[in-house]
Amino acid sequence: METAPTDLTKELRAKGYRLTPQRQFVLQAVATLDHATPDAICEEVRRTARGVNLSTVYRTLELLEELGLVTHTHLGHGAQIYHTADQPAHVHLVCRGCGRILEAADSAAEPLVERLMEEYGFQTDVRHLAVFGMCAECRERENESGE
Amino acid sequence: METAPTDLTKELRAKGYRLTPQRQFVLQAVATLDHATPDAICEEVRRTARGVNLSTVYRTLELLEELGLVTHTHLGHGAQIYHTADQPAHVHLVCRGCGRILEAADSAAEPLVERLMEEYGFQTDVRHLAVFGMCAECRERENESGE
DNA sequence: CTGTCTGCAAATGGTTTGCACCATA
DNA sequence: TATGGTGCAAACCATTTGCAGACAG
Repeated sequence: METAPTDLTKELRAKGYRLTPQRQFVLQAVATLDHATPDAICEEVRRTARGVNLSTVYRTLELLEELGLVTHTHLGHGAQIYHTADQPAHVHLVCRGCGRILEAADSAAEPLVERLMEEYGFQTDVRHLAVFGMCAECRERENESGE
Repeated sequence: METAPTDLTKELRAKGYRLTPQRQFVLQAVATLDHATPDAICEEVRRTARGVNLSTVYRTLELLEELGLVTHTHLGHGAQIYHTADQPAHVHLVCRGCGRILEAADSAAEPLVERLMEEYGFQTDVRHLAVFGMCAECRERENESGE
């Protein structure tokens, strides 16, 4: 609802871009899926509407990011995922055991963010933060079976 | 000096692997360069010795990581960098302005690590942590010129 | 000698680009 | 109708893999 079509239209017009069905569908797919890779977004759009090209998805995501309507995060190897910009910021936890992606409140990163700013003058982009490690379930499983 | 050849030899023998010049060179290049991509490591080895194949570098890095002699970090898009495992753990700060990689003491991440463990049971791998944002210099430059 | 490693070249997977056609404004 | 946008196919880049020959043990 925050990203109503009107929003998209306005943002686009403001910069001289055009409103196209593909752009609406991609934005909608990002919102629906959350944490989606460009590929997944492409498939989602194809289920809903009847077709978009992967390269259009890439180009559109780049555009939407420029407009500030979506953000992306890099998750190791070849995975970048997209979210709509209107959800609360959060940190991504990537489990190297099961590969799942968990979300943590961005408040967990606050002390880190502050420290980096104070000590290094570095301004952290929390939305882009991916933390690698092992989730609770996987650690449990490992303790049982393995050593 | 911590990763003396003897070390490598022992680790390898212990698991039935062989000691080859390539493996020695790659490990040495990782130590020399620090923060190096597989490609850079390959070039470094080529300067020193007279040739290794990129695929051998990849295979060797994987092996060295299995042996616990090196670790790697993913740095957005297509960049993974390697360090020797014997240096103090640190957090990588990637500046989206100048692209440089800064290092922060891993203590900066301690509160985050603790929070994630307490609240989510998630065990963080600090060595693998990359934080994206804007470094002090780039922020300054941006303030001067742009708005 | 035997089985592991390496080099090479081809395959792969994700992402980008050039170009002709299409559709929004 | 004039551009900007899209689809398609080819180009790219980093990484992986299959295979035959090379070398450590």
